[in-house]
Amino acid sequence: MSQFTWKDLIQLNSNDKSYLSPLSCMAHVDVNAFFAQAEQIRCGYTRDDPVVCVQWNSIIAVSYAARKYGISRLDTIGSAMEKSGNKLIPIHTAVFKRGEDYWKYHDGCGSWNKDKTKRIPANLYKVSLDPYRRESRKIFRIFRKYSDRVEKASVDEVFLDLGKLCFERLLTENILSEGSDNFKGLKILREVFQQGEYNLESTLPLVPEELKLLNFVGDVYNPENTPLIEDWDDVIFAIGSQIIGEIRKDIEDSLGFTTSAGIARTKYVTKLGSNFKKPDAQTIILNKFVQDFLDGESFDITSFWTFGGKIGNEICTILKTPETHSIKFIRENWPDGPQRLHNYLNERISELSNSDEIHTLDSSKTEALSRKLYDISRGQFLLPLNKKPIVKSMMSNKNMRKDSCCNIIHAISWIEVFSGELTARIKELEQEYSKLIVPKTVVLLATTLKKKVYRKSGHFVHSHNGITSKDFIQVGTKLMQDIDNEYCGSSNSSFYPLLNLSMTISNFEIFDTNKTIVDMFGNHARILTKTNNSIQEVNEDTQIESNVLFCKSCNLNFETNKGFQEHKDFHVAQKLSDAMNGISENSKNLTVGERRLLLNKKRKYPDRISPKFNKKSKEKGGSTPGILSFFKK
DNA sequence: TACTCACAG
DNA sequence: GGCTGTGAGTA
Repeated sequence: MSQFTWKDLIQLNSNDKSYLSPLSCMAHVDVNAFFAQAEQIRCGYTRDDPVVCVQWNSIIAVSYAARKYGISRLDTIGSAMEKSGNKLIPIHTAVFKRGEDYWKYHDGCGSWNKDKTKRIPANLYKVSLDPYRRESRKIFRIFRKYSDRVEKASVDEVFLDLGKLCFERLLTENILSEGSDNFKGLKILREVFQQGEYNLESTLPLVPEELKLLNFVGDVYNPENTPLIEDWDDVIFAIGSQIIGEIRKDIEDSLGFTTSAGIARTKYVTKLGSNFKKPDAQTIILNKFVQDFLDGESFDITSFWTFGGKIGNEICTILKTPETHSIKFIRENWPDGPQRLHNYLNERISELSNSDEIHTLDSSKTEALSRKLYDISRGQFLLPLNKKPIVKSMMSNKNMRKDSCCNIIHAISWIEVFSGELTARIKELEQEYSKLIVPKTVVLLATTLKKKVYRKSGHFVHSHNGITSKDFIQVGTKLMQDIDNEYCGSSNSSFYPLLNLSMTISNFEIFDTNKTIVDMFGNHARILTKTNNSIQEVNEDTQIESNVLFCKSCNLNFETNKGFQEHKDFHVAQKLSDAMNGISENSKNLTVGERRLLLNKKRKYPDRISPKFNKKSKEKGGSTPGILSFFKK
């Protein structure tokens, strides 16, 4: 007798319930040393070349060829070069230059180079991960060719729910050579299914002999050498392993990446499986061997997803797990359901409540936690694929070296970089999904030694072609000016240098580009003006413009918005000018982009040139004549 | 909503 | 360890 019913089998075909079936089959696929492989492929090296991916002085990904020298991600590039006898091939990530809105590779340059002229200085550049996101999308598209039951778990990992695919293959496709006499058994199963002559609650027939000869692709975890295929779950897993084998081969043939995969009933176990043998391998963990796998390999509690940090450590403290902290301990000590475990967790937490050992766990979390631990230790914690929205937020961020951002010009130059990066990323997503993607909010966060300052924009105004880099620069600059005004205002306090500057966009509105976009926005605009929310937004915006037509530092009132705006521009120009003078002593601090930025400022206001004012500012002497002259006080 | 913490890769 | 991203929790 099979242990499975028709219902179990048919549930595999359901999009949202398949993961609950005892026959369910999931997979996790991980690209090996992703960034390093991406660089190896881009630069035309082979898998045997010891490529590492570098960011400033650190290694952020080590190819398997380079691991043979004992190099790990924690090595600095210098020590790694030594370990490898200079055989290492370090490739730096692409970078943006301050003041430029596009990234570039500077192959042949890198921090490992003793010759300083060939360095990529971290104070003037920002790492771009865009190339990896691109490759990631190419890889993801291949998965999608096979199935829409794919979850992108990170830039280099996916989960697949293979239920539907396995179901289809088992019941309709050629998984065996038709010639064989024994094909009969499978045929009967298919006929019964097609005629609907089954009872959902009744058990499936025994697995026909010929199906037991199905090949697994990859390594089946099987320490005791038991027969592999006995019941239908084994058959499903064999088919699943074939599918994953095909997809991985496709990825390798068309893009050149090697991957590792795990195939099992639950997401948690697939993740352990893909990590089990690397690189370029796949491991199948059959249901009947799950316990052997978890126990025999004595997985640490902290090696399970979400338990990798403080929570995992606190669990170990609370449960007083022995040395190895193996998950087996939980299964053996709480054999009869999560209730006792729940009680014990609560007892121990109150015992330890006054100690300094527990910070993140408390009794509000123990019920869910006990169930999770109980199930995880048995390899039966079921999780569905996680449907992720296209985007939630996007951040462009730069940690500053001491001289990376010491005035508003620098800040705006970084905002140019951020704007370019964010725009490019949005455009790629738009192309991929054939949508128009528009963020509603922009947040600028500046961090100094003493404080963190946020500024958030109101609603975005955008053309029907979507967002442009200029839009972000405009908003970002405005927010930055605002920050600068408040913290660096009239008194020249020591707000700069910034330790960090970041721009985050969020609150996306996503429009279908199938419909005529103009119509969409026509409607949208009307809706916006009607709702309460948007009226507030509009007011908020106009308040920024018109509420206070008064300049505190000059003690001047303005009658028109326009006039006030121009006056504010004057103050910014003053800042820019001052900043430039500060820099001019050491003019190499200014990048080409920054000079261009200043020139652009000029071009933007050609109608404001006032010879009189120009002269005056020159007379004041010292300061750069250019900028100030284009603004009215 | 603003902000912090925790976690992951 | 540097860089992105998400989700939970807090006030």
